[in-house]
Amino acid sequence: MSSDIQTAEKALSFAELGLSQKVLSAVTDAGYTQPTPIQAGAIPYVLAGKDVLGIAQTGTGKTASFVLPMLTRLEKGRARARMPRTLILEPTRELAAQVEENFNKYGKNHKLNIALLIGGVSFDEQDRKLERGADVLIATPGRMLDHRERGKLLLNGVDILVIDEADRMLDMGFIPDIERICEMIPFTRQTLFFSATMPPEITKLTEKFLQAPVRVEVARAATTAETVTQRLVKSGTKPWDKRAALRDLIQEEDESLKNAIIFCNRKVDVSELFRSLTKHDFNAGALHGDMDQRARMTMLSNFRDGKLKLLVASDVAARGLDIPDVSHVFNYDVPIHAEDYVHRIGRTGRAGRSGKAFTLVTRADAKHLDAIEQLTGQAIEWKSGDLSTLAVTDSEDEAPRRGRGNAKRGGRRRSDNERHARRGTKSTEAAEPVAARPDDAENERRGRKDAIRSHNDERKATRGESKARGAKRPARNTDDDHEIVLGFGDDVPAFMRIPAKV
DNA sequence: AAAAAAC
Repeated sequence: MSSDIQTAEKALSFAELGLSQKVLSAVTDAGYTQPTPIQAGAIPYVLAGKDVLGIAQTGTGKTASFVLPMLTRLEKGRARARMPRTLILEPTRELAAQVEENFNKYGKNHKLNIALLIGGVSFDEQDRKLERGADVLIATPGRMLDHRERGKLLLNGVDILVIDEADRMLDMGFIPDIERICEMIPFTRQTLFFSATMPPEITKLTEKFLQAPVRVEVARAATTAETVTQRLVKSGTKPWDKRAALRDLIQEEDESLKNAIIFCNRKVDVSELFRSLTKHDFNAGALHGDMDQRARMTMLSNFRDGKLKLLVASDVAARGLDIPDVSHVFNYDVPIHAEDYVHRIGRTGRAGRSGKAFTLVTRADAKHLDAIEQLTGQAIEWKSGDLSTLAVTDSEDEAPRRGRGNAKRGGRRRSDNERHARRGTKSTEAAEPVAARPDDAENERRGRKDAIRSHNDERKATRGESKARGAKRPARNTDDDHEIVLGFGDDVPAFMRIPAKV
C-alpha cells in the first residue's frame, strides 16, 4: 500500500478502498456510500495484511473498519474443523453479539461460518459451530479460553486476530487473558488492535504483540457538547427522592422523549429502579450483567425495536453498544469515574442527531461532579436551580407519602419484613412505596428469568388500566395484585432468541 | 460508592 492513504482525509468512496464486489454490494445495500475516517484510514492497510493500531472511539465506524476488509480477505480459502481462521476478542457479550451482526449484515453475499463464543449460553451450539469450521470466531476471553481448555478449539490456524476495545479490556482485568491468547496464535498472523485511549499498559501490549503497526488515529466522534444538551437536576438523597425526581423529569421531557437509557451505578439499583418504574406504569426494561443472557438479549433487542421506551442499565450498556437514535440519557446516579459520564451520554446524540442528557445530583455527589466537569472542561448547567435551592428536609423525616400511619424515621433500611416478604403474599406491612422486590437479586441468582412487565395491549386490557393510571393514589401493597409480570418461559418466540438486527 | 467476565 502506498501513500494514497493521505487522501483518506478527502472524500474517498468505499469502492476506492480495494474491497471486493461482494462486500461493496452489501455495503451499498446497507445504505452507506462514504467511509468514515477510521474506515478510510484502516481498510487499505488491513487488506494489505499490515498490523493496524486503531485509536478510535466507538461511534466512529470502527467495527466496519475491520469487518469489511476481513470479509474481503476471507473470500480465499476455507475453514477447517476446530481451526478458526480469524479471531475477534470483545470485552462484553453484547459487543461480541453486535460484531456478529455486522458480519451477518456485510457478509450476506458470503458463505462464511461465524461462531460466537460468549458466556451465559450453552456450549453445545458453540461446539457444533467450531466443529463445522469457523471462518470468523467472535468471543469474550473467558468463554473462548474455556473452549480451548476443553480441547475443542485450536488457535494455530488463526490468520487475523482482532483485539477490540483494548482499554476497556484493561479496565476489566482482561489483559493477562489477552496476553495468553496472543501467545497461542502464530506470530505470522495479522493483528488489528483497537483502543479508544492509550494508557501505558496498552502501549506496552501493542509493543509486545504488534509488528510494525500502522497507526490510524481519528478524532473523537462529535464532541459531546456539540450534539448533546446536558443538564444537572437536583435531587434528594433518598432512593424515593431520586425515583420521584426521575419520574418527574421523564414526564417533563415526555414530548421530545422517544426512548432513553437510564444509568445506575449498581446492579441492585438497576433492578430496583426497573421495578419502580414498571410499577408506575412506565414502559421500561432492565439490563445488567447478573441477568441471564437471554433476558439481556431480549431487553436489548426490544429496546432497539422500540418495544421498550426506557432501558434501566448498568455500565454494561455505557460503552460501545450501537443503539441508533436514543433521544435521552438519564444518569440516575452520578458515575464514580468521570470517563464513564462521557461514555454514558455518548449513547445519545449519535450520528449527527441531537440528544439530551440529564444527571440527577444529590448533596453527596459534589466530588464526582467536579471530576466530570474537570474532565469535560466545562461546567454543566443546572436545569432549574442547583443544590443550594434544594429543600433542607431532604425528605429525611417524611416517611414517603404512602407510608403507613406509624411510619417514621428517615434512612430506614430495608426491613427484614420486606427482605423476607414473599411474592404474592398479602402482608399487612405496607411496603416502602416503590421499593424493589427485595428478592430480585435472589431470583436472578436462582436463574429465574428476569421478568418484564407486559405493556402490550391485551395485557393492559386485563388489568384495569384506568385504575392504575390514577397516578396520585398512595401505593399499597395490593399493587402486587395488579401487577402482571410476564416471564419468558420456554416458549420464547424464536425471533426473540437471536440478537437484534441493527 | 461499581461494573464486567468462565463454570
